[in-house]
Order: sequence, then C-alpha cells, then structure tokens
Amino acid sequence: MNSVLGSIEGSELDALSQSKSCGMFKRGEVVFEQGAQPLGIYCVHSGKIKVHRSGDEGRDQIVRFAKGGDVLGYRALLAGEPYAATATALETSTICCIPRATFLDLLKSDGNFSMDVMRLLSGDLGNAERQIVNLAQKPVRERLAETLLALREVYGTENGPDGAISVQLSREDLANVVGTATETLVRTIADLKREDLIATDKKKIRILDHAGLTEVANVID
Amino acid sequence: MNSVLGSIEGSELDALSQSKSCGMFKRGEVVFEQGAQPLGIYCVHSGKIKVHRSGDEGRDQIVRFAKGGDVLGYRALLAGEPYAATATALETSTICCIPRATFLDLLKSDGNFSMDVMRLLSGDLGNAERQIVNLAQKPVRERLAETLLALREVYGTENGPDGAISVQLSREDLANVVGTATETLVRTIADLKREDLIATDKKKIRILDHAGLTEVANVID
DNA sequence: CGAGCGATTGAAAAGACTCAACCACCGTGG
DNA sequence: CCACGGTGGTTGAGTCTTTTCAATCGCTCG
Repeated sequence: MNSVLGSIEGSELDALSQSKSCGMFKRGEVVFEQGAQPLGIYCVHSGKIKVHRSGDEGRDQIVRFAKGGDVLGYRALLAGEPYAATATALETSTICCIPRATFLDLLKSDGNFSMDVMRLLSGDLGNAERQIVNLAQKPVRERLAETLLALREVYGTENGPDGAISVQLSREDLANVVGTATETLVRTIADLKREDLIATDKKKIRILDHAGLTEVANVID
Repeated sequence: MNSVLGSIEGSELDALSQSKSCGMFKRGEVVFEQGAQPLGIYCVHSGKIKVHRSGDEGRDQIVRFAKGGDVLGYRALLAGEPYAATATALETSTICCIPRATFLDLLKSDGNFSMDVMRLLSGDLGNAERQIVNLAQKPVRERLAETLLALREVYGTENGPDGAISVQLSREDLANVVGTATETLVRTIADLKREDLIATDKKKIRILDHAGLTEVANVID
C-alpha cells in the first residue's frame, strides 16, 4: 500500500502499527508548521497536501505536493532541524503520524528502509534542483505550463484522461508554485486559454492540448 | 578529517582504502558529467569544485559548491539515475572515487554511516528549497548579496577575516549562481562597490561591510 | 603584436510587478 | 428571499527590473 513503508513487515510492522496515530485534516488545516520541532513523520493515507515555505514578507512558495501513499516531514527530522516548511491540507485528508523514535528505530534496524528513505530524499533533491534551474532560467509562461503538466502527473484527472486536473488550487496557490505574482499568473492562464491549450471550469483546469502544452513548457532534460 | 566518512573505522576503513582511487583535477577539468552513469562517489580531499546543471539553451546553473572534506555524486547514485549535474574543478583539486559497490556495502553494513548520508541529503534538500524561495521571491541584488556571504562562509577569506573571498569565479559563473544575466550581475556588483559594501581586485571579491551586505541580503529565516 | 576571451557599459525592449479598480460568486443574516 | 459583505478572480495602466543586443575595453596567451 504505502510506497515507502510498503517493505516493512513482521515485528517492525507491529511496532509501527501500535505507535502510530491517525487523524483527519480538513481543507486548510495545518499538518505541521514551519518553525516547529518535528515529533514524527507523516504518512498520507488519503487526501491532498501542499508543502509551502514562507519567504519574503509573508509570501509563500509551494515546494512540494503530496497525495495518498506519500510521506512528509522526514527532511526536517533527519536534518535535526525545525520544519522549514508548513504542510496544509488541500482537501479532507487522512494522515498518520509515526513518532520520531519509532521512525529512527526503523531506520537503524532495517537497512532496506533506510535505502528507501535515501532514495526518497535523493529524488526530492533532484526535483528541487530542477526547480532551481527552471526558476533561474525559464519565463513564467514556461514554468506555468510545466507546473500544470506536473500537477496532472501527480494528481491525475477526473473522468478520463481528458478531464480536469484533480486538485483545487486558488490562483494564489498556483502563483506560489510557479513563483510569480497572482495577477501575472491569471494573465498567463488567460493566454493559454486563448490558445486553446487549456480550459478552466470554476477552479478546475483541464488540459486540452497535452502536446502543445508540453511544447510551451520547453522541458529541460 | 573527512566529514561524512570520518566515522568509518576498522575493516570497513580497510575496504574503503583499498578500493578507492584518487586523482588530480586542474581548473576546468570535469569530475563527473551530467547524463553519465554514476560509478561511485567522490570525496574531495582538497580543492574547490562547482556543481552545475545545464538548463535552457546551454545556460547552466550552479547548484552547489564543494571543498576539501565534502562528498559529491551521492545523489544520483542513490536515486539510481544518471548524474543530473556536472562537477567541475575551480582550482587544482585532489579527489578520491569510492566505487559504487563499496559505497553501497558501507551503507548496508554501517547504520551510522547511513544516518550521516541521510543528514547530508536532508541538509542539501533544505538548502535547495531555500534557494527555490530566493529565486522565486528575491531580486537579483538581494540574491547576489546572499551569494557573496555564502561563498565567504564556504570558502573563507585570504589573509585574515577582511581578506578576499577565497575562490576564483568568473562573472559568468557568479551570474549562474545568482540566476541572472552576466551583464546584470556586473552592474549589480558595480552598485555594491559604489556603496562600499564590497571591493574587487581582479576576480577576487572582498567584503568590506559585512553587516551592510547582510542587510542588503535580507535573509529569510 | 594580434587574436580572443572575459568584463564592462550603453541603450532599447521585454517581462513581470504593483497598485487600483471592478467583477463574480457565495454564504450570512436580516 | 434578498440585500449585504467578503473573498477571490480578473483587468487595466504605469513602473520598475531585468534581459538583450551591440559596442568597447583590457588583459593574457600564443
């Protein structure tokens, strides 16, 4: 079931089941907050989460999205720092917390699990560095196109492959992923609509021309 | 000596010593190249290295610096991907390569070492995400100030605390750290000089007013 | 000495941001 | 049931930052 914790078995799984605590988070509720000390790691059972870091003058930057099967909060715990980001539910989500000690024991005792966590961190770091290059070198239009394609990858679509991207983000949220001002984001969305690359219905965005949007995204690599 | 490998001892240290291979790299020489398969990890014994990722239209973005005591190339190896970045020597450097298998064995057999590597990755990821926020939200001037302060942190200064930052970067390199065009970088450097915050001598940069530059940097956190 | 590369400067254009106003939708309370 | 207020979305105009293109300068290496 759970991508990273999937390999856990036997007595370790028991320890895990016993110590974990689960909870529900409604849209807008905070799972963990920037600046707080990490008490454990969070396994998303279902739902959608944004992880965002507050920067200059309160503006925040979304650095990651999570969905069912993903794990959150391990970076800060492993680095031995307070959280550098806040995790906020985008819709009703069920999330379990595995206490710090249980997680660390697991790492000590299970080499495969450690390996999984390292793979996870390495993947995240790779993505973060790609984002750095994008922010430094690509214009808003390209970054937006890439963001929409990535959101579709992560969250999928509703009712078939041509449906709307299955996540509800405000324009401000979207601007905070792309790294631009809300107004600029709105205008760029309008451009893409005018070119029939995407369509919007309420807050939902539908990709009409995947190939065209990919071209606009001008993806590096 | 070596920050991450410092805790290795006994038979593991022997295995490591026997399998590693060392080499010298002169300024401009490539240690490993974006796109290549990682054959091992690199321990910088001495010297200075830039790690850069090529992006849009050949422009590249420097994502990390390394010096003696640092380890490189573990991200790609752990993620099981080809290198996403190139490592290039900034000055004559001595670097050892620990073969892939030796490194992975070490991870399997030594829980503390695994833990060190996870801490390393977590720290890198934290830095990368901070850089993301900076690129998304701060103007060139602030990013440049922060970069200069960071370079001083990493590489130190020559002849006392008020000396020049101990690394030779071209204006283009510097622009590729800050994430801007070379011309913009040059102009911004000129601004900081005019304000007596820094001074330049050939390619070397000296920080004249650390407090003032810190203020300009407007560091988040 | 000349070629060439890196650094610098200037000027014009493009991209993105800010400020301000307006619109549309939604839930609330009268 | 409807008026109201509030929030989020959209649009316009002007400004500022940053980029781009072009030209010049200075130094170093053959």
